[in-house]
Amino acid sequence: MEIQTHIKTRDEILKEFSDAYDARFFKTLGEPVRIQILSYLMKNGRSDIASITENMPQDRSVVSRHLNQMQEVGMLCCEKETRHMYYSINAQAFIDKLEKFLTQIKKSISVCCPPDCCSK
Amino acid sequence: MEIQTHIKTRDEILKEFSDAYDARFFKTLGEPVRIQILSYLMKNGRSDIASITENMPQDRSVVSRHLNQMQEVGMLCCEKETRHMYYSINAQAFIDKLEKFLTQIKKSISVCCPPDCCSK
DNA sequence: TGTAAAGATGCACATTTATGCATATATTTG
DNA sequence: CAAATATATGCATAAATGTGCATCTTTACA
Repeated sequence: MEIQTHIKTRDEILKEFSDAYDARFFKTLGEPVRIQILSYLMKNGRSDIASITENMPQDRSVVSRHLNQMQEVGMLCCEKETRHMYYSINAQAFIDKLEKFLTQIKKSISVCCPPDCCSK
Repeated sequence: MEIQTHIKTRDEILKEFSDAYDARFFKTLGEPVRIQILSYLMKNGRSDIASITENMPQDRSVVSRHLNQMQEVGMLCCEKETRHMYYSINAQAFIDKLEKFLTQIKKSISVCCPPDCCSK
């Protein structure tokens, strides 16, 4: 059994970085309204759209769309129960995505960056 | 000397989460063009605007603006040398910002979320 | 000293995105 | 079965953002 079969090249490491990057995920994180929704779910747990909307100035349809997007990028999960749509934080997927990106950033910076980079 | 002066309330933890969140930082991360710039700097290290622009379809002025924004949110640092503006990755600040956010997310989810949240 | 090069910035324009209203669908309840 | 409730979706609009061109400033160089 080999100890090491392959040492990664710079390009491979940079490719892994690109692969860990999900533009839509970060775009979703970049909107304060969606962070407000996230905070609400952190505080109140699994909730339906009407409850979440009560604490926000936006229209119900707007919140519905935000929640849908957050679910699509893996931040939330949802379950339909009769006529209610319940959303909750998909903690595992959410944290995994951030951690993987962070890991790749660290690898890329330490392996790929010449010493003069990141000097200051 | 006290072992523990204060146990944090839910609201305090959620506030720390909000404080660790920087919308502009994540918006900046959400644009693929800027990630391309980041990749270039990872591969080539400290570079001036002209060099970075050579590998991109965008106009020099556009790249200049992206770089400026990336510096403003703490991802890059820059140094003017004669007529060249050199940018490099601000590894420490960049990683710190991501790590602090991740830490707060984890705390908020574990302390604030009722068990039914994040169930699936 | 005049010309070229590097970058910053004002401006216009195109694309994306957030928003709200009206309406459609599905489900509950009287 | 009719009315009410919860959500989804088409559509129009407003705001934000990315882009490129023209131009200005600063610095290098012949």
